[in-house]
Amino acid sequence: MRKLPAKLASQLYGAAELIAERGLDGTKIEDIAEATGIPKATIYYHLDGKNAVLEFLLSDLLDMIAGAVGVAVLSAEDARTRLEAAVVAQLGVMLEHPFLCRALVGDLGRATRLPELALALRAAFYEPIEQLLADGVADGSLRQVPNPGAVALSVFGAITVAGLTAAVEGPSDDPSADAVRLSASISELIFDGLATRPRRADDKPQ
Amino acid sequence: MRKLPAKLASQLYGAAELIAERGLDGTKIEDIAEATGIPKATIYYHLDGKNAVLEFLLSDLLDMIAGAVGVAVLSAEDARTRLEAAVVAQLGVMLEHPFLCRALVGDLGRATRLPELALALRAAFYEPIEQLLADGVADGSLRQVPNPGAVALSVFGAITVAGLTAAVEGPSDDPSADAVRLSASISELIFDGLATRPRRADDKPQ
DNA sequence: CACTGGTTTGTACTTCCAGTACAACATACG
DNA sequence: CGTATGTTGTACTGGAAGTACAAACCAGTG
Repeated sequence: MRKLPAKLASQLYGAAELIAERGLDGTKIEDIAEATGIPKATIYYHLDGKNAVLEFLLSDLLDMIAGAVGVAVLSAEDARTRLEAAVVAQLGVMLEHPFLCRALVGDLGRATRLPELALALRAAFYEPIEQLLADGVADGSLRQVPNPGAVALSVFGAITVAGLTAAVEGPSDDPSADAVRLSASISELIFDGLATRPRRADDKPQ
Repeated sequence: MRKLPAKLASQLYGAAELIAERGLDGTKIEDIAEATGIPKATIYYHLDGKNAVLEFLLSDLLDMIAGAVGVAVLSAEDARTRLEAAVVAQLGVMLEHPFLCRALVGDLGRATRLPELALALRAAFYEPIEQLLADGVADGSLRQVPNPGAVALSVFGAITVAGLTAAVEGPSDDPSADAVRLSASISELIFDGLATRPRRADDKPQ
């Protein structure tokens, strides 16, 4: 698959809302052509069909997330702090691109069946978390758990579902503020849990 | 939509694996007809098309989950204990029906776009958790959090993603044992969090 | 038994849409 | 200029969803 010119790429984003709204099935290639201004024949010249349109849009989203999280993870802090930063980063990107998130949720099945996307999904969402959890055990900032894989998956689920839902529900005026707010709640859950217990003074995350 | 006779219903389950494998798009009505032994004309006599097949299968799964969780939630224990029971119940049903879970994940988008299913999804997965979190604050077994909605959503995500992944990855020989194991990990995360901190003796859940 | 109303099913048909073919045109670059 | 590479309109093909319908089938019920 050729990599398509920047101009077309930017036009293609015009299809995101459409696909988010109706799903890829409910969206005719002709609709996409009309919405983006790219004629059908041109779309087919560059892309191998409908799936490729989705694949292009989503891999872009996933790259953005993987990138932002990658940066957040690089700092010299302990793993716990970096995990918090990663959560904010991930949610930030998601809330900034609600349509792409909706499209992702809506066509998750297709996405996971497109091999490249499935990998990108893992790389963007799951792997950084898994890594940070392991780092945290190593540097003492996170607790050792009996079944790290399952826990990493749950943490991944907690973050991602909250983020996707927030993105799906309503595009907001100030995505990054929302991301910070939301990630505070999630971090609190992930780090401190919900059980009632006396908390020490230095325990407070923010 | 008429409610279809028991015999046909049971035959329809023969389509679950097919749909799980290829997604609804990748499955022709004729394939479903062949796999279930129900001729196409008969399918159309009872159901309003492809979507209705998925809708039937999934609403059945969701009813099972909602039922099992509903029972778990009814006990006289405190909310925290009931939440733990609900997690086991939910995971138990999910791991017992891996094909339906795969179908659910694969066609999540379609599912959320089918109004009845979207409701059933909420009722099965999210609402019980939301309720238990509120109960827990009331009876003192769970901590009060600033943003209960977001936390409920994250908890829901943690449980559901872990469960779906486990169900999708591999049908197991002993689903209920797996469910117990998995739910122990998840409960530990949800209740105690991952932060390192000295834990008091009476803190230990099991 | 015969009549009646709902099921069941085969077959043929219509419709819609993804994807293809191709020719005409544009643009760029040597 | 000429060759290569992109752009686009138009017409076509193929496949699958869903429909139409008639023939058969199976209760019950009088």
